[in-house]
Amino acid sequence: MNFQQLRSVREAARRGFNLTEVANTLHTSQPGVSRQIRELEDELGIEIFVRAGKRLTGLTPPGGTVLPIIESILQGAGNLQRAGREFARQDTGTLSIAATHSQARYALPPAVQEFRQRFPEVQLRLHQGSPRQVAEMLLSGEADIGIATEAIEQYDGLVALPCYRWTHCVVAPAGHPVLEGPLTLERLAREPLITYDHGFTGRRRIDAAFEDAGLAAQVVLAAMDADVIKAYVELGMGVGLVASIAFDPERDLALRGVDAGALFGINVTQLAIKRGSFLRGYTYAFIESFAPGLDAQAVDRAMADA
Amino acid sequence: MNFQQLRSVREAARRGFNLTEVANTLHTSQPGVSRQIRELEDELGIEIFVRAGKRLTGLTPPGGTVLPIIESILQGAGNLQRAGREFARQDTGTLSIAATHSQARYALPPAVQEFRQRFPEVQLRLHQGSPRQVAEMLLSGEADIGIATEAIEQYDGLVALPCYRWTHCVVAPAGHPVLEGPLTLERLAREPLITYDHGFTGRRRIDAAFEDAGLAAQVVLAAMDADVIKAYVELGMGVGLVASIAFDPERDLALRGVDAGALFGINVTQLAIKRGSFLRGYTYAFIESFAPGLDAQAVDRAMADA
DNA sequence: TATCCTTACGGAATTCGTAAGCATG
DNA sequence: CATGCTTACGAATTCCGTAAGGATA
Repeated sequence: MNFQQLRSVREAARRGFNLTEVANTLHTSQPGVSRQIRELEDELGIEIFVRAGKRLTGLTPPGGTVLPIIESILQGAGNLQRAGREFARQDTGTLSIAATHSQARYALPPAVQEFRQRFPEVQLRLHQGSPRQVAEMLLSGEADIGIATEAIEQYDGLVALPCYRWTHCVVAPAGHPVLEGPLTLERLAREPLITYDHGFTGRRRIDAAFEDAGLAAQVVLAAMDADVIKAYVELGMGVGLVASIAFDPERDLALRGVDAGALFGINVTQLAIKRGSFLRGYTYAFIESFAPGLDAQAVDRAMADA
Repeated sequence: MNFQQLRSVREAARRGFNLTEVANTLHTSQPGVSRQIRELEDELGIEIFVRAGKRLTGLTPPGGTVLPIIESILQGAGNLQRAGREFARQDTGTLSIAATHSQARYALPPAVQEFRQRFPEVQLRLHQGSPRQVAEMLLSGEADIGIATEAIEQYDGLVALPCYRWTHCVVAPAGHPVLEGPLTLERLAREPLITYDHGFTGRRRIDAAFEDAGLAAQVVLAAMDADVIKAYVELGMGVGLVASIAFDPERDLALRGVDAGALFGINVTQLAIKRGSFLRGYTYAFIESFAPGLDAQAVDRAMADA
């Protein structure tokens, strides 16, 4: 048993059982991969993959139980190397953050700036994606830290840490009638609305609020980020619902915003890491800077109790 | 990075940093081990071991953080092979049980007998030891299942499952005065007592009971197992306190027993496994047979929530 | 027929054990 | 001076990539 065999199996499962592709990602030859997998299967005495003729098409039942074990071993190997680097070169390395648009655009910049100043030798990578993509990037090891409001708590393999609370706000062009008089769900239901897509930035809460009130909101445009929403609100297409952090009176001069926390409730942005990861010292530092309530100890504790 | 390197490091830490000894247990040459360790240290860029001149004497701080990671990787490797065997040859393999004397002698026999009948192809190994030794054998992977009443819940790396409850009983030669009249702590404190050693079979509860009552018991002989205790009780050295399961009226003809659960409380025998172990099908079967209240699902659940 | 996996083969790199060297208690 | 780790070296093994073969959509 060796690590190359395990990597081959894991990558084969990830890349849809295409060994040619696996060979490319592992920077080796395709027959090599084929052999690695066969050798491991021989040693374990089981077939991991279903073969239709000469093609791999899926996991066998033994393969299904064995694959998570393989992934945990390889996670350990990754942890080992990270731990090595931690001691060898304290303040150099890479920090890979996956975040949704809202977070990347509005919440992260201060923490990122502070981090770059404090750890100039650490290469910072920021990946943007949907909440699900953020979660997948964590699980695959592509990202060290994930930040999102949605979806992230549902993954067993991740540890979610609450960072900060935020509310939505209603934005409309200056002088728009919705800005006058009390803000209610009934009032909003009469306007064409522009807000986030399903699965993004608290859209769930917005839908739930209208549904609970027995109202049908008319969402005329669903976008993945606040900048798009604000642009169409400026064009007069409707009233916008965005995260409060995304509205800046000094920048969005043509718009006016009204907090709508009372209508749509409070959202909690989560910072997530993969369970069982070894975290670099600077990773803890970033977490502390982004979510001042969290410290290394709190992170470790959250990771410890599954 | 390869498994032989990791094994060398783990074994070096276990065997008191004596590489010659490590080489023997790993069935390889001593220079080989030396090289494996150096190579891993080079690759990780850290020193794992403290070297006094040419001798290894301890773990460095990096070594301290790296060693648990290495152990988790190797546990994964063990799980992988066990999973392989599980599918390759369903009902063959080895089941290694570590138990204290009380358990091995009085509680295990029926389950062992049933197991041997049902899985004749599985080689059963029974190791006897103190509760701490039982725990250590589980942690080191020498044993798959551990059974004891004491100590086992205190290990973080183990999952303890309550199996059954039992009480102590007082044993004395037939006709002994302690057998007449009500049984109280005061009465017992007036007798020379023979019972278990510290750390064995509920001795803690016995001490606690006397202490809570403000009494000083005279333990004239502390043994590690009930057979020794009973032998000296038969010789008239004193009154015995043993686990009820260890007293059999049909076999111990010269003795009489009186339950003392009211005096010393109820003990719970724990079955323990190492956290994160892959368990063979027959291992689950043994657990179910030994503790009919437990099934595979219950075991998995207990292991899942840390 | 194009894609994709397996088998075959030969050169290169790695691995490992023996023997010798050296430091320490 | 006995124990224990390191270095040196050569043989054996293993590893891996190229090239050819065969099966499937």
